[in-house]
Amino acid sequence: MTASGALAINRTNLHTAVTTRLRDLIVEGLIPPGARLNERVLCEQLQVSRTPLREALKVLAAEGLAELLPNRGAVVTPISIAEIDHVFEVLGPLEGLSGELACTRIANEQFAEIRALHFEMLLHYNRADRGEYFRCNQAIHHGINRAAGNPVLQASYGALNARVRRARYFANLTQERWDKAIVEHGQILEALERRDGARLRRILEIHLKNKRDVVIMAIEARLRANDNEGAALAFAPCD
Amino acid sequence: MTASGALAINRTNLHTAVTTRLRDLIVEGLIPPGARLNERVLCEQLQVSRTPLREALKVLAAEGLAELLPNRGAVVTPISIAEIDHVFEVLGPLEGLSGELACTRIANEQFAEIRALHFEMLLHYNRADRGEYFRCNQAIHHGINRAAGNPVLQASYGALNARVRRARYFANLTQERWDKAIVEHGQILEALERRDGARLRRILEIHLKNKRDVVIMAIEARLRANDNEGAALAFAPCD
DNA sequence: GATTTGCATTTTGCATGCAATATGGCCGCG
DNA sequence: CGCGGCCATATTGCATGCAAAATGCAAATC
Repeated sequence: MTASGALAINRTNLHTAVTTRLRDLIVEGLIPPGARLNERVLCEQLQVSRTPLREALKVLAAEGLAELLPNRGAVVTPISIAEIDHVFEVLGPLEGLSGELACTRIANEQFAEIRALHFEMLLHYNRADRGEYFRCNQAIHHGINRAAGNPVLQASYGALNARVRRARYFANLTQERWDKAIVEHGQILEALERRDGARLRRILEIHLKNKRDVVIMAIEARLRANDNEGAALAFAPCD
Repeated sequence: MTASGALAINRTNLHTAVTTRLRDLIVEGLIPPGARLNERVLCEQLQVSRTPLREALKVLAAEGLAELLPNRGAVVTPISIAEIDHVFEVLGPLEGLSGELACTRIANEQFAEIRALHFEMLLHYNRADRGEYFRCNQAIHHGINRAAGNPVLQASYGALNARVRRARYFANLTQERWDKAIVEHGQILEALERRDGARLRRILEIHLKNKRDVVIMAIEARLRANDNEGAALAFAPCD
């Protein structure tokens, strides 16, 4: 047995670290959609040489977070309504599958963790702490996904989710929508507790559909603002 | 309009070409599951330097076709029942979604293409030409997928499909299963012609489930054979 | 005899240099 | 004044060199 025990130190490769770091920067919106990814500049900022950086860029391109323009460098994939819509369309069945499988495979211990996250989320909701709310929210969905016990599903879902998470950083949740999301999350927890896979699937798909509508509307609003002010930035009007 | 018309010459990057070539070699089984991907050897065979090769390996790893062992090189992802099962589990809803969307979005012209492929496939079936049959089969599924008009779906489906296609090269289709597959394909064409999305979804999901069973059984048989002969090769018994 | 330690070889990881390509501004020309 | 070609610069694409890590083998130790 190779015993990948708890005490093993994990020195990670530089290219892996760079990929992770860049992915975070893009997903969190710190490098905005459409921004150029100049190799020299990034090398200086991340204090690495071009080789691991270039390897990271190739991976991010494969994940759909960056686009490689031959001989002209890379850019963060611009956000467009069409692209986000397409991602949500695929995300739907994956989220549904995730819920259905979780109901058949989740361990009591895992459920307890998700329940704890749920009530922590309620706390942040009552305090109107959006940042912490989002964190718990993501953690819950991630937990359900993990409980589905399918690493391929987890990876696929995670990659697609990263692509839309970028867009959420300017989707300003209305109070009305927030209230509704909380109700939906109550139903999610209830269905999961009963291990009612069919029901959890339905709720999750509706929940995602609502999230989609909010995000799409936010992007539309942003696009209109860009049009009016001419302060075009990082947004692809179509395609 | 940037007119990515038919006349544009596409000089592709070396790393892109290498990625494509290696991916094909792995998917077609010419580099078998579990095989080591030695950089120096591959460089000589493909006549490229290590830089583009390494970039390709990173991408293939992100796609799940290769595994990177830190400081110990890369191997073609071994085939295991668990992994294939997981991939099929995710592929199901994607295939279903693909059919449903295709029914709402397919153009008559695209349908005609798929119908032509269908009858060409019947021809190869009658001649018992497995190779050509598989080619048409893949082309039909790819066509439906394309007709769904969602590039994100197409990419996700394509990546997962590549992972299981490797396993099909030793799944020896029985005549019985082949006959049944042909019947199912008739139903697929019929549902698509009627633009009956719900029905096409159901048929495609059943079709995929049957395919899964064949592939899993083939892998099990292969694993048993390996166990008996001790001629262990490229297969992970579990995990 | 089994296990471990040390060394030589192989292989990966990363940095850098050079050639090829794109970009932007300038000048000449119409 | 507008337009197209040309050169300087910046940037990417690829090849290669060097250091670090892993592997295999042999010798030494218990």
